[in-house]
Amino acid sequence: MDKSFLTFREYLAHSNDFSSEELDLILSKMEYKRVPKKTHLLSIGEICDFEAFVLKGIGISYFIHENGSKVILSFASESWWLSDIESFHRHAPSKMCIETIEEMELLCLSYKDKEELLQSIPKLERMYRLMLQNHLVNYQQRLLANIAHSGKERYQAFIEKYPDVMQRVPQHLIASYLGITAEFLSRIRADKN
Amino acid sequence: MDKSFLTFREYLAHSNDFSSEELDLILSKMEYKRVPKKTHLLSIGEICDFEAFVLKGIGISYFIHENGSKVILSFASESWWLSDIESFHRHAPSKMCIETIEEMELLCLSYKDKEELLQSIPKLERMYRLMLQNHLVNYQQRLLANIAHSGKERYQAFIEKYPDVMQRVPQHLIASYLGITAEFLSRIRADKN
DNA sequence: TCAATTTGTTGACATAGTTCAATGCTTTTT
DNA sequence: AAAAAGCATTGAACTATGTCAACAAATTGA
Repeated sequence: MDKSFLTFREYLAHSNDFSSEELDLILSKMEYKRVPKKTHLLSIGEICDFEAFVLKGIGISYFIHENGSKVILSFASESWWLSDIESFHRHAPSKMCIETIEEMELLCLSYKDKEELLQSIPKLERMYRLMLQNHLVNYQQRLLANIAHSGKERYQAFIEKYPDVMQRVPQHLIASYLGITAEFLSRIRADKN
Repeated sequence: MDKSFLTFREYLAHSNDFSSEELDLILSKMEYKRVPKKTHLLSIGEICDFEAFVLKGIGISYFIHENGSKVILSFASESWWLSDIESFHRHAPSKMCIETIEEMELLCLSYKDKEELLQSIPKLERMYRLMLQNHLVNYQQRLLANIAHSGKERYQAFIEKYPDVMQRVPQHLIASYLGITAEFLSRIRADKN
């Protein structure tokens, strides 16, 4: 657990210059949680009151399609964040679900604590802004790929970019993330070359 | 032009509580520009040095597909922002193009001026963070729609959400934004019900 | 350890959306 | 006012991807 916290310290230190006291303050607000696999962290209609930094394990956020199938919005493994940004910030009922795939270890920040942190460490606001920017660029690129590239191309790019995720989650969830059916992904993989 | 600046003041005042002096300072850094229609504001490979608030007119940002066609990333009309976030913030060569469709009036902020503003008005950092959050949620929803809804459904949602854009830009650009071909959009529209 | 559930594969067929080419209609340019 | 350029529509053939159903393999759980 000490080692895990270190991970998060490194993450914070990476592109920011927080003082040692600031880092302590931030860490003091993050609640450590161990969650078994296949556990719902957020259901549709609930208000999301956490931004969770992933120390260990892997989880997903997804929407439910009219026909009942899942549409994966994102995977989150080590050093990623897991939350419903919309619900968290607007205190609005969530339109998505979040659940664990493997057992996870998380550092969770509540809305109230986050606001307090932002008050006391203005620099943190900047860090979040930069984080959001990167996040946004990712969505732009993913949208672009969905419009301009074939299922096969998206799949190939995915295994390039997230080889570990590929190993750790069932294929049909990856198909959903890519915007294709599980059957079609299976055929893509069966394809020679 | 006075009236236009008023628009931007209202925009800033809308969800933030800047003092009159702060508003003046912000406005003093925004450079007013009038740009004719069909003008390139940013080409691939250039570094984007503006975040432009749209006072008047409409513009687009787009990628060029391998096959040479445009893939529209976004439309920006009155009260929207026009920029390449990635290039602007990372000082990296842009992968997209930005151009005007109608004549536009813009308030442009350079990277240097933006940084200075953020230094002197820390509250502004928060405003940008909130803006990015909304922006991000939009991309999430658009991605979701592209994965889970048909071309026809996406088109119908589009005219609901942006009726004015529909009037002001050529159909084939809207098709591109929606991720379908111009021909197919034409057929969707021809379809009774 | 056996049954139950979840996951992945494959076949046959269906369809949403694309491509290409032709045509007429606007808008812009000269 | 004519010519040129850009835009929208339509038909016919084509293709990437989806659907449904059956089955096999792997994982989980009691």
